[in-house]
Amino acid sequence: MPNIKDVAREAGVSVATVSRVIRNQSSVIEQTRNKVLQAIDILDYHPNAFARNLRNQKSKIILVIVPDIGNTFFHEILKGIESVAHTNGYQVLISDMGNNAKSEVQYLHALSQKLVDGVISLSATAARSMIERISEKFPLVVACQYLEDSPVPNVTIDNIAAAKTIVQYLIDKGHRRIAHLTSFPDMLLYRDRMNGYFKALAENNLPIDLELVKYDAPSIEGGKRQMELLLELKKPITAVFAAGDTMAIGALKTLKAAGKRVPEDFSVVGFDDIEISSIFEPSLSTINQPKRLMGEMAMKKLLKIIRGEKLKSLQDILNFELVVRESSGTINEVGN
Amino acid sequence: MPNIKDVAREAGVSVATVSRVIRNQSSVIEQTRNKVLQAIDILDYHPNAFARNLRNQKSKIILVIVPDIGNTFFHEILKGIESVAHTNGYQVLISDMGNNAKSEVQYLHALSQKLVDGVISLSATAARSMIERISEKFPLVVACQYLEDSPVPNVTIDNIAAAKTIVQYLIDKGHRRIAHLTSFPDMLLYRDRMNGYFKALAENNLPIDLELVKYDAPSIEGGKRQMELLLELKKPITAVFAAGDTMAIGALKTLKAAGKRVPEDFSVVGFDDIEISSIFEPSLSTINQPKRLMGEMAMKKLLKIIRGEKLKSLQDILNFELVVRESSGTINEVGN
DNA sequence: TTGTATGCGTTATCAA
DNA sequence: TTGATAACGCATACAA
Repeated sequence: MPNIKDVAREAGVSVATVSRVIRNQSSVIEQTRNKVLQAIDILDYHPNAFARNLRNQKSKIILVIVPDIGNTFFHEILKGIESVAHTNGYQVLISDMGNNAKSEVQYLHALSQKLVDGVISLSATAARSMIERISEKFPLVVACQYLEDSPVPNVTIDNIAAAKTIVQYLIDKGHRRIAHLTSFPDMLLYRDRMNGYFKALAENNLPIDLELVKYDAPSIEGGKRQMELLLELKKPITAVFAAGDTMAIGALKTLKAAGKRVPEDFSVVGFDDIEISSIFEPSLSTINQPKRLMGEMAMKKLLKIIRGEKLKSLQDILNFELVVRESSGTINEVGN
Repeated sequence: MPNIKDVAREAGVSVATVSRVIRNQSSVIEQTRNKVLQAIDILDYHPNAFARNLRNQKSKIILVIVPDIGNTFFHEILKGIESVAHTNGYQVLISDMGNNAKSEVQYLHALSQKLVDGVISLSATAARSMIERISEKFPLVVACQYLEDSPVPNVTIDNIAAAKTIVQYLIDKGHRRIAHLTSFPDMLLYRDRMNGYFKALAENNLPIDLELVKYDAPSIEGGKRQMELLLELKKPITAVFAAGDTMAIGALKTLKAAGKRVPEDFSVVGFDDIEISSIFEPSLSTINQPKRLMGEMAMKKLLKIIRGEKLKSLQDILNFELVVRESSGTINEVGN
């Protein structure tokens, strides 16, 4: 590979001049510039990014850590991040941790090794102390995952309020026995959503029945399995609030297979509004997170940190939206 | 940020020794090593990756260019790539070109700038000449996209044979008027699948009717739209072969909305076997591409190139599989 | 407007 | 087993 020296020799100028031409600085006379350009062309020269970054101490690359690239929930967020990044001259690289906490730590290290200028983590499963320690020294933003009393900049929605909203909606539709499908209790996100569920029940003087709360993997299979159990309850339920759309779809599948009519006999609502929720039939009522905006906000926050600007707020709480589709409705007295 | 010099000073040794400890080379006596380790700990030192890469002229990072990260088709492929990469000490970074050819070129440049040790492109929309030129000098593998008579290493399936297989399956089920939903005719992939469709018809002495071939965006909406048109045909059809699963799902949606029974009145088959195809109801019959294997093979090929080993073959053609689900079946004489 | 010389942080070669 | 020092390729302060 030719380097800047080779080009300088070929063009009969100094390396400094070549460098100026590469970064098209103005202080090079047309004629000299052409000579250099020609030499670059002849040698098929490409600046070495490593050397450049070493010199500049920055890469203009930001890294996004995604818990699982197979989860469509993250796609829109990525689009938001990419759009802001690109208009600001940054490249976005994505790393898939495959739901493996160890690899998050590894990638976080890329930051401290200065391979990238900043990181947006769509996860927060690494040890909290580590995240906070890294955040002290390097540009890091956490999105989607709310962090309690943490000094790490993050952008999220209010999961408690959102869950409360959608459960209240079910209650307004006449449902009284509402089950809750949830997942990993060690993730704050699920605890928050469950809290919202409890709050809505409490505010309407409905009993909290822990038999109606089911835990499983946040997948279609998990939703299917738990819905099957719920159907066996002696005292039947009329609605299910799943803490994630995939679980909700699983529940719908079980109901369809069992011959239940949705929403006439049964209402199902989810959370996140991922792509499949509007495609599946019946389409799913759910809470829409402003995914694209979330990505944009996170990237903007990161840019500010990189540039050393002062953050107005450490934490941005965005608005969610209740999306009513086909999978939920007024309870059918006859059907029960 | 502390550097290796600071550590050396703190530990009272030379930078060379520190470097040896970092890379845990054996030729450092226990006692010295401990001193260094302690210094590293005290200063919270992290080696600078830029400098390291500059020195080594390699990053142990490979880049995967994905046409659209929102397309679930690519997820399994990514998993395959990641698994092989990780077991060989490589990190995988993903870049989303958002179906934008220009950005592919940009990312390809990351290669020639030596930011990464190799690239796997799941696309091939950049100018062919450029891809071939880069491939001459840098480790590059193209997957999913078959390249005709090209010297660029790639791994793919035989799209013509696969399309022929699934259309033959429809014919075997009694279908005679089979429509074809396809997309961008400038993409070889779609041309190949259409060729397979034509071949199957020809081999069974069925007429080729270009009125039955519809072009649209490779999306659910595109499939919906064209299916609506197909339903208006004077001489009705009984089956549709879509060149992609998303279009097939769109077709299914239109049919359901129109009150057609699938598969009693109508058969729909797709191509790719993406995640939603088995989730949607009715589940979709389709051609399964060995996505994970494809990713693994591509990464293995890339590794060989990086290591300067000789490739046994430039092109790997993998086996596809016909997956029969609920959306297709024997033609119902009564229904028509 | 151009050139010279130094440093970015690391690794590798050679000598001690 | 350890240390001194020369690269790696580029950008920039300073001089011309």
